[in-house]
Amino acid sequence: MDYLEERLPQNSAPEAGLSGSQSVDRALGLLSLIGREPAEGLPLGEIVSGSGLNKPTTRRLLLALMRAGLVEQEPQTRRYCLGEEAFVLGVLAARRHGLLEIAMDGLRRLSAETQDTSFLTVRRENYAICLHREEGTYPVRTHALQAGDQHPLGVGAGSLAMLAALPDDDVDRVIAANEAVLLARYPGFAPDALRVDIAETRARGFSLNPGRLVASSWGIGRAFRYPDGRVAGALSIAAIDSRMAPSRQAELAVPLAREAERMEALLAEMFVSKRAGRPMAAAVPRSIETGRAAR
Amino acid sequence: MDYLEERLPQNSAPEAGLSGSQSVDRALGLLSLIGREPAEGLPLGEIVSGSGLNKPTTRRLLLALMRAGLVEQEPQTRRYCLGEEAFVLGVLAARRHGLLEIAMDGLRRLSAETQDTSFLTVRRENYAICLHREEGTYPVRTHALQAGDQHPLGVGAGSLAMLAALPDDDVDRVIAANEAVLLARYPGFAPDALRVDIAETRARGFSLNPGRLVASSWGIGRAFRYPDGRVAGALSIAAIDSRMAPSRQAELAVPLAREAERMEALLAEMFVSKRAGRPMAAAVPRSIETGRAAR
DNA sequence: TCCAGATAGTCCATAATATGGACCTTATTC
DNA sequence: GAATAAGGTCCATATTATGGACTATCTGGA
Repeated sequence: MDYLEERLPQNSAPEAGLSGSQSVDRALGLLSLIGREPAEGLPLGEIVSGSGLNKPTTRRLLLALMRAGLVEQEPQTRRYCLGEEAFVLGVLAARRHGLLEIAMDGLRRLSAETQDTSFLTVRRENYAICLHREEGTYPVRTHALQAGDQHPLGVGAGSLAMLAALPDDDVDRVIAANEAVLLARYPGFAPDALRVDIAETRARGFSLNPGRLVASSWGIGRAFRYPDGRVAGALSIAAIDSRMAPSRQAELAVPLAREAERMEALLAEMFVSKRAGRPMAAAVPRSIETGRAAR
Repeated sequence: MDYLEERLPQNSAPEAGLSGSQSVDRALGLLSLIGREPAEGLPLGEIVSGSGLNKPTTRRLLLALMRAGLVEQEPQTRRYCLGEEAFVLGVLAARRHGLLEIAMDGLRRLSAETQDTSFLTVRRENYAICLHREEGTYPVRTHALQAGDQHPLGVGAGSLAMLAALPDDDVDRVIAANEAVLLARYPGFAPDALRVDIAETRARGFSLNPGRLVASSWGIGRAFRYPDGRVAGALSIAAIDSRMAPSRQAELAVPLAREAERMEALLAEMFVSKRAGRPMAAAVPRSIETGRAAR
């Protein structure tokens, strides 16, 4: 199937406009595609079918990405994966987009206080990406979620918290976009089930994943927002089911809420110190088969 | 001045080969250029002159980068800076290139033991980039170096340690490439002075920056290598001059060497677990002004 | 309030670039 | 060792990216 279409769907303005940089758009699409398999990398064939491009074009663009160090090709397996330069760029970008740095203290406090593992998750289109996993001290730990892992919005505690924090029409759009993937690869997360989860999350004040992704691995999550109201990310805590009885959920929700509010305060501070207007350029929709945003 | 030429010089194989992806190469060159000003971002004009491209082309490529989220334009100042997506990509790439993650424990130990601030630095072409700064507890701290800061190889303790760890012909090449910048912007780091520093570093076993970048801010550094011998990065410790008398330098050098060796052991482990051949694709030279120059 | 200068951003005919069908090469399987 | 499959490359062609010339917007000075 067509990975990229799956996750960067929208041809909202189909022919709308030629970007004027087809090849760059395509190359960056490949980069994003490769980023989806951070651990293993992807073989050429999968990149070809995943992108919808043909082999020579794909290869040529990959060579360009490799020249820039953003992609590397594992000599043995010939798989393509993110390069060192991508990592360094990320460190540089962290100066402005240092959610992780801002969140680290909070995650440490959460894990220290609760002994369980805590997570920072952000939204990326219709998916949630785990940016950091802060280990707890309790000897039995769940390893259902690692830094770099990606799941559709709604799958997992932090991910669900973010989805529930979106306005209803966004929720509908996201679920519709993910419907195929959810049904095919996430049993237990059918669209209808997600809608129930969202309602419960909103009523309860925090999200709950009762071991639906990995049995016995439960989690609770809470989203936090930028000063302008956009969802910025989510904090979550995971533990084995025996440590997640309803009473403990309520207990854990307190420090979780505290840290989420703290994040919002820190973000507000960041922006106050900088300007008055909109905090960040709004995300521009993108697709590998570009048609620049209508308008 | 022509920034990119300064730092991505080489037309080692001048006409050698048309890349077949001029625009992608150019776009990624812009990305790298913007990465050099992680804090402020760059105005269009500087990107134009810095890249050697013309305005419409630059702008078109920037739009493509913005569509992908790798670059954002600050609405107020209209400056272009690295986008959120660059940050996220970095986190994803950290799975494979997680020098930082590997180094964190060591940095914490160093700062805890010495009470001074410690750093992880990596090489990027002819420059050194500080990836992390781990604060010490001692109340007087130097803030000469922050995560994301970049200086020519040889400028600063970690940076000098890496330069001194290179084979002589690489040293020559790097110093030649940086000569103009060094003379223009780094008084006290003239090529000849650097060569003396390198000799001393090699003799001593660790590098020393006696407050040459920022007065009273001294540092010592030590490089570490990949299993195949390539320089991977450097660890360093910085403090005010009064805490860097020769006797204390020797004292600090011990844990510094220990942690550097530990890094090499960890890197060796990473590769053993993966394959037998070359550890990573060799960096491919790149330049923004592709082929066509002549004429 | 208006103008000068500077910087940001856009248009569009043209030339150069990226495209992709066909082909070659290297591993893996039976 | 022939067959299959995947990785990789060539090159004439048409599509795409280019950049000179133009317009819009902002800044500060009188």
